[in-house]
Amino acid sequence: MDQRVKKKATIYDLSVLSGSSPSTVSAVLNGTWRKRRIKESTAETILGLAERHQYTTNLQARGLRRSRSGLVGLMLPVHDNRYFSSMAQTFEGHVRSRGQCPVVVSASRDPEEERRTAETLISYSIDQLFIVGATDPDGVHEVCEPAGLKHINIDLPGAKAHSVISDNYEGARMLTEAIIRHFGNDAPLRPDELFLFGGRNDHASRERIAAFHATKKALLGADPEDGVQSSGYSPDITLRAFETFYQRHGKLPRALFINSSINMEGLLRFMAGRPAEMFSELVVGCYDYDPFGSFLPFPVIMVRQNVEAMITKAFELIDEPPMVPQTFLIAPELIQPRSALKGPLDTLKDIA
Amino acid sequence: MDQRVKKKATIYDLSVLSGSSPSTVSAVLNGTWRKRRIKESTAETILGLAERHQYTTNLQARGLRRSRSGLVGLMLPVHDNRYFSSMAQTFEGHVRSRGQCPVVVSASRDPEEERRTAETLISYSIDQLFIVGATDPDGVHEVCEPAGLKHINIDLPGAKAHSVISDNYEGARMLTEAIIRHFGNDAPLRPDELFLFGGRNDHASRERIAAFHATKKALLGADPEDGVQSSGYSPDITLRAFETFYQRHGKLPRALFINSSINMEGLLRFMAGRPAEMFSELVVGCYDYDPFGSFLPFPVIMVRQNVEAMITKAFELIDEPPMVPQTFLIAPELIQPRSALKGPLDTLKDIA
DNA sequence: TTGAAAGCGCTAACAT
DNA sequence: ATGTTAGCGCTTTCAA
Repeated sequence: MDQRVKKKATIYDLSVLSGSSPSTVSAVLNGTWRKRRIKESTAETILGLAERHQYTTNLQARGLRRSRSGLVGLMLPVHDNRYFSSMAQTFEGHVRSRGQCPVVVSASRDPEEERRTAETLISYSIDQLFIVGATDPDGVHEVCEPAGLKHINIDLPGAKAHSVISDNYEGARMLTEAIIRHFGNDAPLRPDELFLFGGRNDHASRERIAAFHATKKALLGADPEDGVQSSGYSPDITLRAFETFYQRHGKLPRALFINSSINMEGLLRFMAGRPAEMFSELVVGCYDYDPFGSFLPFPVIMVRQNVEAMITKAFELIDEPPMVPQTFLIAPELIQPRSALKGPLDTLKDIA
Repeated sequence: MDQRVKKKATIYDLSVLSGSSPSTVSAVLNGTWRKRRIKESTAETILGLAERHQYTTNLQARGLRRSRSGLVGLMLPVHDNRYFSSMAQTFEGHVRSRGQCPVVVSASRDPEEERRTAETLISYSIDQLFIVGATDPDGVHEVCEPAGLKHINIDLPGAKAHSVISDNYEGARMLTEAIIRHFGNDAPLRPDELFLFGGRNDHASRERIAAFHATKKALLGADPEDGVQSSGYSPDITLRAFETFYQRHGKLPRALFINSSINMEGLLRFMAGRPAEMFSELVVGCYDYDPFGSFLPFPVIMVRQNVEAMITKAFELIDEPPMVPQTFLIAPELIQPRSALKGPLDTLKDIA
């Protein structure tokens, strides 16, 4: 491509061209010139020159001087997931509307990586950090805190910073109940026919599992000990859990509580290559919402977490944090089978 | 939280503590000290002090001085989409392994926003920019070029910078053929029973539509003019297109070519609340891959674009760009119904 | 083997 | 109503 890269104009260039000082140019350019009582005509001249020379602020220089960057960070476990990517989408909208620049990165659910990532972002002097689904939120806190970086946990709570999470217990209770009720009275579900797959030793999973147990006991009067198959947040481990189950029992349960769309993909992998009829009696509850998942050939009841509300609350909290770390619960929503809901994309204009 | 934010240590602090000059400290800290012939012992002292005082480089200062930041940008149309978010996932891996910091932002398929976003990133002195699915790639080029920012188009090509895109014509040809062949010889598809929904006036859509027409003509011997319903990249516009079609014809086509998973969501919205039987005869080809979409109650043939190959090629090209702007085609893959493929997440370790 | 010093582009306190 | 100046923290010649 082209060789001659015209060096970018600086306030000094404009200062020379306009005959005013760098500080005047600076004030004009960043809008503080009214209160510096700079003549309208001076301002206009400078603005005109800036325009003509395509001046743009060097944000690294400004950031160095101000010791903040205008960047706002969002740290996700992974990008490739509808729940988290809709967080990113929603987050971006909020940050943009505040005139700042969103920066989205992922940290692979790895505590080390989470801390390293936070450190890197701090080195760029980001202004705020939103920590989503961190494996070790308090570890991240330990690096944010001494740097004076405002931060907040979302989706998985920490003990040392404010947290906004969805009401996992209530969501799982609704979901478990919905699964059980789905069977009605002709062929009511037996306690040993409902299993939970997925989950891990994190706050969300523990809450969901607790609600699952409690609701089973309340509605079915019993709850066999082996009703839960942890398989992390990995499709393949979940696949193996299903295979193991199938080998042992010769069939799948009639009803499944699946801990997330990622585990749900494990079920899909199990389905692949097996006859569709094998799943015709199945009823699934999935703690996550995916429009495609909602239309599978068997009933899939889903829980949708309220991403918009979580992000909104998180911004409120990060702006005026209460004195003592608190965790806020956001109510999720139960979604009946065959529902196609709107998402963050629907607010974007689109020209066909 | 805590009030006393210990100011971060700088090379000057270490310089005082170690009794050597800032430049020595700098050299030690960024690893160039061997070739500056600095005594091993000096280096060790400094490294030790850095450790003890939790020194971390101020990347804005370094960036200002070097006039580049170590940030590598990825500009997506939207986050909330499996295709694009898997790009982000793959991209991050590549950038991280090069010791740089990935920054993912979206620009809503809005040419203005695309340019503004590029400008902002340039103001932060990012080192490279990967432009995915831009509505106006050449507009973005016009802002990158004078700033001397290396950039490359992915998914949608531009005329002025190198581009890596998937082979949309061949993908759409395979997909159209697969849809038609799906019907076999007992109830062969008539040309007026196969419609394309979605798409827009961009390079990818044009190629796919061209292949769709050509393949219909080749295999079915005819191709009615009205076989294509453009509906952009919007679920709701696609929904309306289906409703209009349904009102006019009293039924859906037997076979659909759907231009992307976003348009596919329009079909889901149409399905919601309508009886499942209405879709029992349907055969769908979707130009995008989604594991859940693959298991819908009717056959869904999908095309998966090779994200890993595209990103890899893009990095190759941005590192050693050929003299003249070129477009590289990456072959996509035809996915049979009921397939659950692995994705970028599968390479992450996960502890259950 | 190391230090001094200039300067990246900007902001803000202090002059005038 | 505007100019001067001193940095922000780092890299990098050039000297020693």
